[in-house]
Amino acid sequence: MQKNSYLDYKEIIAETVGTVLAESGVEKEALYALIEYPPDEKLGDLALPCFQLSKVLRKAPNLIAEELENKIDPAPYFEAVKATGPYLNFYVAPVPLVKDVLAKIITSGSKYGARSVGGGQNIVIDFSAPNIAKPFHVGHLCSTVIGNALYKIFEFLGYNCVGINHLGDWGTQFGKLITAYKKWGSAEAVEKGLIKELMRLYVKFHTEAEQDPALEDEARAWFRKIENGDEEALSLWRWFKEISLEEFQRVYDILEISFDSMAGESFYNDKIDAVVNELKEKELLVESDGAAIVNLDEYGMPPCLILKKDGSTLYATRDIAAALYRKKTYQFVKALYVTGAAQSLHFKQWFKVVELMGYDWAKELVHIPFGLVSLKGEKLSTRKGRVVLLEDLLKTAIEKTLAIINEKNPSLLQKEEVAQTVGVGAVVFGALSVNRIKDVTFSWEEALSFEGETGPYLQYTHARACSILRKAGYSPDAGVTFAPERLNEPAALKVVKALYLFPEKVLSAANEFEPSIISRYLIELAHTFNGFYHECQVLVDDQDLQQARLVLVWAVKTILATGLGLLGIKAPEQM
RNA sequence: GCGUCUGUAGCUCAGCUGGAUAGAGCAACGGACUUCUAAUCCGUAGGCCGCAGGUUCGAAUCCUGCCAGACGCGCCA
Repeated sequence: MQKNSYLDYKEIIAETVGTVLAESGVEKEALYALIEYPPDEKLGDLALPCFQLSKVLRKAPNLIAEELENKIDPAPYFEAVKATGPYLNFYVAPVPLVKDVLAKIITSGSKYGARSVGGGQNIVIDFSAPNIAKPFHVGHLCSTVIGNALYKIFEFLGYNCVGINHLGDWGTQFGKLITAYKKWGSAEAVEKGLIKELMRLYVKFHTEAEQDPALEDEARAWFRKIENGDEEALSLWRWFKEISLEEFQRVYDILEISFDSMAGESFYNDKIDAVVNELKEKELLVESDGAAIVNLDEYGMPPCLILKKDGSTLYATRDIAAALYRKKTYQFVKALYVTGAAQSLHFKQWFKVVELMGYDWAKELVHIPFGLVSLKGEKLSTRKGRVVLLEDLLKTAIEKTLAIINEKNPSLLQKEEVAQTVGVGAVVFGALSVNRIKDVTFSWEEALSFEGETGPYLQYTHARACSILRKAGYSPDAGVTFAPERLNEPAALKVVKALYLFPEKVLSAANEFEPSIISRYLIELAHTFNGFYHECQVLVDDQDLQQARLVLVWAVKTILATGLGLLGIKAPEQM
């Protein structure tokens, strides 16, 4: 059982019930895992189903529940313990709950929910990884924001994260691009059109190549030149890369996402031979149709391709080289790869190869897959020019937000800044609000929706809370003491119970590599708070009541900001 | 053909390490702004949880089969 510094009712219940049942050999850990939250508040706040205990205790579950009800003293954490059929229901005593949770949030501030379980160990997170010379489109959004959120979440839990942008800056596509540039491009056009011009050339290459397959050979020849260090080819490659990076950087600046390393694929060029040699030495390489492979029949997988017929490398080779390099450089306890679910087999294969090489840290490699983004049911395709640029989406979202502000809150100061925060927040939250694995069909309408379960909803709730605090001139330094018993309305208690869940939700989000757990939680928290907001006036004459409510509002504001922060979203004070 | 993932309200999704009466948002309809920001809140309506078996005291959740969709399966990444 993980002891932590946060109030943990499951632990309290496991402890007390465990003590009662000590002689029957029921483990406290097992009890902890059984405890659940009842579906209806009438059934209490926590419940212990006794079905499974009945096997060990050789007694009917409802009898067990009854006996436990009689043997357990609910005080001080519960006001009642009641057997309801086969369930033992626990009713939380409000005052200790309110006091403990709010006091802890006040004293920890933005650190509430944080832990030190990571112990400063390194976690490498490989995310975003757009391809050079291709536009940064909505398909890259998931990897970018999921990776960023996991980065923040693990840092929050005491790990030291290393964010790596494994740029797609090597490969045959550069040969294609140079071919197209030579035939249909010019320096002026590229200087002027930048990545959009590169994209035009790339698309043109593919349409022309359908008629004239010889172009493909030309492209391969140009890529070979890059690999052989031909100066003209290399300088074009560097130029294209520079242009792309500048464009990517603009998007990262808008998203306020940064990386600790921009080592892309080309970075590993000089590290691949050693890997191939090692695979040979360990007798893992087998020749097959002229290519060098690692056979994985035994593990029910197709073989992992290491070298092509012509001796050149493939992306599995590169990934293995990168993993070895990262292990040596960062001593990670986990390496996360945030890429599309389509690559699941690829990762399974080369993870296995690393294991077969004798590295036990292969088990620390984790693929974090996410679903496919499509456009009107059709795949995104750079080649066909069917994409939505991320920058366009973000800019549209910001413009729309500005229009809403001008309509609803025209006197707001720093409109542009707020519009940016909210517009970007809407897009980012949209990508983080559903389970990673779900495929999504991009729709402008949905991406630009600001009502209901959206980022702006959370930001709006936060801004409202800030507004109350501002009017009251409240800050926690002004007074941390408050009367917990005054927060006795159901609406207020619901909010406190929602706040209580935050640390637990952050932990699950990390364990499951699933930021959407935090997204959904924040929606729930905001919803309970908005209910409270409508029902209970905070600024009232009764000073004790007002003080208690202000503490609650401050706590909600803090958790909303912290939670949004973990998702990589900012929370404006006004909007 | 083989493999992986997905299938829950009209739409988008929670719930899936088995537990009590399957929950939200959007859209629809009806209500709440002289009161801390209505980007809000409250209410109504909406369900063979893809289908069929099985395991179990108990299945949306686990197992098997089938159906539908997405993705993957050696020289792209």
